[in-house]
Parts: sequence; structure tokens; C-alpha cells
Amino acid sequence: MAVDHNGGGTTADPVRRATMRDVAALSGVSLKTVSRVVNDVSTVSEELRDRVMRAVAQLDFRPNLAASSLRRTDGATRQIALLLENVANPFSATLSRAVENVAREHGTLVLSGSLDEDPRRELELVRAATLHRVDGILLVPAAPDHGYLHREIRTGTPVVFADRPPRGLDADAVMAANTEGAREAVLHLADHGHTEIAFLGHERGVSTAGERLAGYRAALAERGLPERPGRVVCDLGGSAAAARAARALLDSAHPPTALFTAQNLLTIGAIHALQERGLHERVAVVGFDDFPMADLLTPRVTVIAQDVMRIGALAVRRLFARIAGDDGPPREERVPTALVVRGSGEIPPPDPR
Amino acid sequence: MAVDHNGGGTTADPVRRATMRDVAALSGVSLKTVSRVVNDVSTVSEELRDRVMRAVAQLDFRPNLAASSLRRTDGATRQIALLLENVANPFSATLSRAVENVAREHGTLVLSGSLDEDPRRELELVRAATLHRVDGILLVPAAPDHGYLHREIRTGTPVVFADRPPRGLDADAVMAANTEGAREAVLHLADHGHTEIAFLGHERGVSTAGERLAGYRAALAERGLPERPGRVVCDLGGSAAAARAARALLDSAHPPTALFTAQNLLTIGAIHALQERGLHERVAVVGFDDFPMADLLTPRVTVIAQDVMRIGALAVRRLFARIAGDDGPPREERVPTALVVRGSGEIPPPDPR
DNA sequence: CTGTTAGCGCATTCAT
DNA sequence: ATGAATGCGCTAACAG
Repeated sequence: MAVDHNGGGTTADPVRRATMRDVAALSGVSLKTVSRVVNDVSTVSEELRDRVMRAVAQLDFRPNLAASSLRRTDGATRQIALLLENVANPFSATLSRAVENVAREHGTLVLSGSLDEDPRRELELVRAATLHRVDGILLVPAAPDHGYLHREIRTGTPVVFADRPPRGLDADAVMAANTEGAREAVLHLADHGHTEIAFLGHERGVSTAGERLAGYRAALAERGLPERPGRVVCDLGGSAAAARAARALLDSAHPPTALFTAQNLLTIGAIHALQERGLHERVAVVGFDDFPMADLLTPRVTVIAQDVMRIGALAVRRLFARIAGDDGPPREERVPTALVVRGSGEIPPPDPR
Repeated sequence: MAVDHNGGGTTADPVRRATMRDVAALSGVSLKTVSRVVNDVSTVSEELRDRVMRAVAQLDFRPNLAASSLRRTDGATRQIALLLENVANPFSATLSRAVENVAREHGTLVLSGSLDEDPRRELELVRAATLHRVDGILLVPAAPDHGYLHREIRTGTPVVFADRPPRGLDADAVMAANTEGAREAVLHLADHGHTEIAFLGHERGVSTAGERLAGYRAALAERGLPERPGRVVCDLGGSAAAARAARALLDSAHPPTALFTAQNLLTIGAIHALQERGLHERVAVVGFDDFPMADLLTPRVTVIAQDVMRIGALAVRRLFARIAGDDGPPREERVPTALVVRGSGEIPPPDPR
């Protein structure tokens, strides 16, 4: 008797999968009738329907979606691509989930890919997506220009942007109300008595950084506070860079009494620095974008929370609308943020004596 | 002049995509020669190659991968499915990233889906994956039995398990060394003088829970410590349940002096409870599975860290090996854990007086 | 080295 | 209500 350890799966002895022909032969009808039954076309008699369905079950027939979409007029593959910063970071991961939920309603699977803020990766993955003939692309862009997407859009692959707007292209985009959120954060600090509020921001190339800085400045202006030189630090690449920047600020001759951090990794870095200096109960912090555990730290961290699930959901819905044929003018949607008061943002400035 | 706001992408006036026929016609060669050039078959003269590539560029030709895989002998679609608990949770998100990295090396895209610990979702998504004819499936299972996967494996879709083993099926699996890791955690607590160590675990149905409980018991036995009734709490569904369980333990007549939490959400819940009671500096905690921010809490949280990237990478590599035709016996691989000492696990028991 | 023929699995068009 | 013929875009097997 032959030894057969085939549990691991292999292509060694792959049983051929049943096709519609097999089903047709077994049930004694034409190929087309099987197609009708499988696609739920109602113009099939009860009896034939039954025979076909029995054969489908017996042969464990699985319609080949790729073959189907190759032939069908709309060419739909029931796949969309989700290209974002990094599937492993919490923002992207949450976005993924929102997209998956809506895609599921549409019987569509999601191909996700991480761009790592690398424009070349964006081009590669957009191309890969088109090779697979996805029905649409949801993009958290990394590239500085999106003119190249015109071709994809014209050949029938709609593209919707999330979190950041397109550049050099007019297309749908769903984003957080960055400027308003940042403004609210800084007003909150000012209203707790702070006049010396520093700004820590990420790469200026990313639109969210610019918008949040604009919000910071709007709030200062609104409260008649000057923007002190050195108080605005941009282009921070991550939590380590933010920690360094925070240390420098705290050790300076006129340290700020409050920090506004424009992104959650920067918030985390800044908190690290404050803890090292033993200042985490003395210097106020409001961070843009919530993060896991923010309410377990001491003090608990006050943030401007983005509604990431909502951004994702609205963006995919736009995408499915485009896929369905919506050809209205591109829309930009803004999702409001929410101030989550937890403690770190309500620390008062030190007694001015 | 006609108004045309078509930036959003639409199917209204989709320019037909160029096919190989178009390229062949433009470059004056046969369809097959185009195919050769596109697939990098070397037996094409420089001149024809050049003509074809020029036409490809001019027409912006994109080979249709679905059509190609339909015809090609191996039927490869260059897509794999990754079915896991929830793309939004840190463990799954990290696993995704590991899978994506390796898939990229193989020119393969990843379709991910969340099972939410729901066996029906597993069946649905496995089915959806087969309809798309993915080259293989990487599964963090939710179903109690995997006999149904025999069919998929036999029809040429290999399946590899990650984090949890298959049941009722012999297939490849890559998992953390759960028992050893849990044992190390509890020995660590015992070696810091604790004799009253509680166990908080997740659903018994999930294999990792059972393995980690076994490790806990092994450690107790090794140190000659008794397992006190009520000290082992299982089937906790999340951080809220863990917090409730921890409160009950802490409020009991003989509260434990140390906690071992078998999963990161449970660790977080337990810490919440300790903070409420003001006991976070007095009761020791070691958690299984690291989590973001664990080193920003006070005290910083000692954990048994799983090497999630490694689990993911090994699992996909197994999957690609199967896809490539490996038909050896199924293997179970275990990835070692690491004790990360940060503070919460080194709190001594109270003075026994 | 190049082209011709056939057909992957299925939906469409047009018969009946 | 059912079926035969045709072809989606591409590659395999052969021919020249």
C-alpha cells in the first residue's frame, strides 16, 4: 500500500476541480442552464434547477470568478485594492477593518498593500492592482503626484483617496478635519492657561502635517499668543525623533509648558521624554490621533481622536459608488475629530512666580 | 465644449484597455510573440523584442493576470488569502505585515479577511478564497474542525495554519511555544518569591489558552506550589471580563500576590483593575504577548513576547513551499518566546507579616 | 526564432 | 424555457 501523507497540501496529485461542463454533463443539461442556475437567473424550471443543484453539490463545484469576470460585460472581479501606509500600524489596521466591513456587504475581497511612505511602492502596487484588474483602488497616498492615475481612472479603475488628498489629480478624498482638530487641541491648552505651547509635527511633505500646523497657528492667533521661534518642530520621522525634539525643548532656556503633538507616534515619543525628565505630571500634552493604551498611562493622555472607522467607511462607500458608475464631480469629505479629555491636556501651567 | 468632470473615475466612458492583440497589431508580430516578450522568454530576436516593447509602452498595455492564469498550466493567480482574527488587532496586523513582506518576494498579493472568532466566517471566507482561486491559504483558525479543508487541499489549494493548530486535519502549522513561554512567566514570578499566583485565561476553546494553562501548571508543579481553587479563571472574553475577574480575585479573602495573564487584552484588563484598586505597584503581573505601550505604563509591564513577525514569515514560507509543490509530511513549527523584564513582573510579594 | 491552432472556464448573443 | 455557437485575454502545444 502506498504511503500517502498528503495533509500538508500539494500540487503533486491535485484532483481536477469540477467545471460547469462537468456539472452540465452530470445533470444532463446544457452548459448555459448551469450558468443560469449558478447565477440565480430565475428563468429555469424547478426540475432542472434541482438537478443542477444536486450535481453542483455532488461535484463540489465552485464557479471560477476569474473566468466569469473575464467573460462578463462589466468585467467585475469582486476585488478592490487597499493601499496604505503599513498594515501593521494602528491607523492603517483600523482603516483596513472599516474597508473590509463594507467590502463584505458588496461580496468583495480586499487586497491590501503597505507603501511605507515610499512613492515607488505606490506605483508598483497600483500597477500590481491593475494587473489583477481590481474593481477599484482605495489609496492612502505616498507619492508626491498622482497625475499617473489618470490612465487607470480612464480605463475604468476608480481611485478614492483616504486620509490625504490627491495631488495633480482631481479625485474623491475622505479626510479628517485636521485643521479644526488641531485648532481645538491648542485652544484647549490655551484655555487651561498655557501661553507657551510647542508644536511637534511629522514630515512636512505629508498634507496632514501642514493642516495640523495651520490649526495650531490659527489657535495661537485666535488667543493672541505669539509663535515663539524654535517652538515649532517639524519633519519628525517617528517617536525617537519626537523624544529628542521634546528633550531639546524641555532643556531650553524657556521651556514650553504644554505640547501639542501632531501624530500619535510623536505623542508617544514626547511622553517618553517627559517621563525621563520626570515632567509628565507637570507639562501638559494633547496629541492628535488617539492610540491604544492612551487611557492607561499616567497621566491619561488627552487626544484629538480621528474617527478612523468612519473615514474608512465613507471612503469605500465612495469607491463602490464609483464602481457602480457614479460619474459626478469628485468630492472631498471631511470627518470631524473629537477632543477626548483624559488628564494630560488639563495640567495647568506652573505658578508664574 | 462639453463639460467633463471625470476625475473621480467612472465606468461611464471607460477607454478600452489594450490587449495583446492590439500590441501584436501595432508592432506587426503575432500574438504569441507578444506573449513571449511580455513573459520574458528569451527566444525572441532583439528587433522584434524592441518593436513589441515600444508598442507595449505606447498602448500602456497591462497583461491581464486573470486571463493568463486561466490558461496557464499551473493556474497560479499570484494571490494568497490570509484569514485571521481581525486585521485591526495588533497581533493580526503584525502577522499581516510579515505575510505581505514574504508575499512581495514572490510577486504575490494578499487578500486578507477577519474571522472574528466566528467559525461560519471561516467557512465563508475560505470559500470566497477558493472562488478567486488563490494559490494558497494562510489560516489563523476559528472553526472547531478543519476536516472540510481536505477538499481544498486535494484540489490544489494548500493551507497552512498560524498561531493555532488544525483540528481533524493534518496540516502545516507555525505557532508560538505557548507552554514553555507560560512556564517561564510563572517560574519568573515564583523566583521573585511569589507563591500565590493567579491565572487569567481566554476561551478554553482556543488552543493557545490550554497550552498556556498547561505551562502555568507545569511551573507551579516544578516549584512545588499548590494550585489553589479559584485562582485559575478561564474563558475570559476580553479586557472587561479580565478586569472583572481580577477585581474578584483581589477582593477575595486570600488575594493572589501575582497575576499571570495569558493574553494581552487580559493583561490590559487586569492592569485596569489593579489601577482602580491602587494595587498596580503592589501586585506583580506578567502578561503573555507583548502590546504597544507596555513600556510606557507605570510600572512598565513585564511580558512573554511572541515573535509575531517570525511566526508569520515562517508560516508564509511554508505556504509558498507547498505552492511550489512540496509534498512532504505536514510540519509543526514552534517559535520561541522571550521574557521581557520591565518591572511589573519583579514586584516582590508583600512582607509576610 | 516565429506563427498557427486550440482551448482554459465561463457569459453573451441569438436561436429554438 | 433551453441550447449552440462565439469569444473574453491569454498560453500551450505544436508546426514551420
